[in-house]
Amino acid sequence: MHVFPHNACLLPCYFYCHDLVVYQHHNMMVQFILSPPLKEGKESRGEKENLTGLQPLDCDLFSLSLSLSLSHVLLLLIPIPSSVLLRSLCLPSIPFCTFLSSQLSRNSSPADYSADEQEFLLHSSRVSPEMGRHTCCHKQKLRKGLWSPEEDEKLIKHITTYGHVCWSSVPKQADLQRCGKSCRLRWINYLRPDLKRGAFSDQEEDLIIELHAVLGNRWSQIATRLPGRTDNEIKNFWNSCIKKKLKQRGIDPNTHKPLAEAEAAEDQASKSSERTSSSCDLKVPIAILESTTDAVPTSSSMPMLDKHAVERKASKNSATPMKCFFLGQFIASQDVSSDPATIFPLAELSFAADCSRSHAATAGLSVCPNPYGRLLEMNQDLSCNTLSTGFPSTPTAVISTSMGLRTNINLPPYNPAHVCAGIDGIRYSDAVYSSNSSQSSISSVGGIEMQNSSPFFDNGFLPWLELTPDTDTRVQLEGEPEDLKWSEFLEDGFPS
DNA sequence: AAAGGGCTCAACCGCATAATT
DNA sequence: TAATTATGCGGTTGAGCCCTT
Repeated sequence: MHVFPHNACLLPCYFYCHDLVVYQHHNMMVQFILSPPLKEGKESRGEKENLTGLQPLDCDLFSLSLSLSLSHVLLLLIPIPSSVLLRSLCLPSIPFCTFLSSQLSRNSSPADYSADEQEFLLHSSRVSPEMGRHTCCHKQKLRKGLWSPEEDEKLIKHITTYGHVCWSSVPKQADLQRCGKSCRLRWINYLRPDLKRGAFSDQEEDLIIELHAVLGNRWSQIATRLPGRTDNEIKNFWNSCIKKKLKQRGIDPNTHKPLAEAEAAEDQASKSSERTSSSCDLKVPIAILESTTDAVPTSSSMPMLDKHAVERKASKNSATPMKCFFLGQFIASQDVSSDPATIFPLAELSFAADCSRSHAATAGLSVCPNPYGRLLEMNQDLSCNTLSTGFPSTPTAVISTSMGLRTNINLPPYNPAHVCAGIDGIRYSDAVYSSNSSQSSISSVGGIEMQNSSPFFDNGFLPWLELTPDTDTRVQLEGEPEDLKWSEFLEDGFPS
């Protein structure tokens, strides 16, 4: 095992970065965590001078050992295989990344370091005099436009070697005349190794349409459900292809309603806004507006319209589909007599869980009328392997068992407030209920597929799944949804 | 073959939000 | 608490390609 140079020491280093220093040396990642921040001064400098002769402990792969616990400095040594890079270790956002290059060069032979490492150390050690301030985004003569193969190569080499702890420092370290933002974009949209190349499949297309109906133009959210695809790619695909196709099918791509109805609704909206603006002193009673919007005919053949009817009821000026959706959900939750499954074509969301578990296998699937019917078949075609990687934005553990169960578990576990709340919560909870089907079936919910051929869930492995979501939802929804940020809905669901 | 228009897609821009001081 | 900076996201742009005339 390669170890950190034995005689490396920490003095006399000036830690402009107050809390964390990271360095990767061959197969060793070393974190220096300063706690509390060292302050410059005679005393602290003197203390630092005592921090010599640090030596790494031998420890197992991925185990994390505390080799020293001095008054101010903790040294963590994490041996990692050479193939594992910093970026793979899910490091938290680090405000600053540097290492004690001067000390390394003083205490170990420069020959110990490759040219790349020396370069990295050189750049890393250039500490801005302002704490935590980065200089890379200052207006410089930065290149714009298409990336050259040389630039790509530099960026790939840098990222695969050192990871991207801080994008703003990447250009400098990689010797690129680009801003960090540009580097990030280039990596995410083009250079990332896990990107899927080539045309979108029909399945992907349908999934995008379905997700767009729920999420609207939240491309990054949609992209998380399509492994290997970027938000930019999906956005371009939507604007260039799908929009056109939907229009050809007579569906308004913005509202996902039939074009005729979308136009009618638009006319109605413009008329009512005219009325409102022309008589701004006259406050139109909400009830009247509601009855007006409710008068718009809905089609039983297009249950999506029912959803929008609810949306209109909830919000006359629907800002976003997502907002409408939740408001609609809120309204529906207040009305115990309504059957939510008939309100939302995406019945799999939340209220499918309201169905008895004996029906859960079909709730959200065959029971759910879907204007994009092909999706149902599609979901059955998608592999679990693919989907299990589709939620990088949330802490997700993938459990794979020999029993054929493979599912996503949203972490942290058991928070009743998260059940049936927000898109993710809804999806997961429903997926689970579907999985409780008495049949050994494939359930597909909002792009999630679970192959359940085991009694895994029945054994209480995921206890939070036993909640009765309809009740919980109702309780939680009695708050003020409008006071919440929609991103919070998406991420955390309804607060308790 | 050349011109023009449409399409695709990589990249940029501006804004919102989070993090930090 | 305000100011500053980084990051992420969605809208937009524009270069290059392709197809049609």
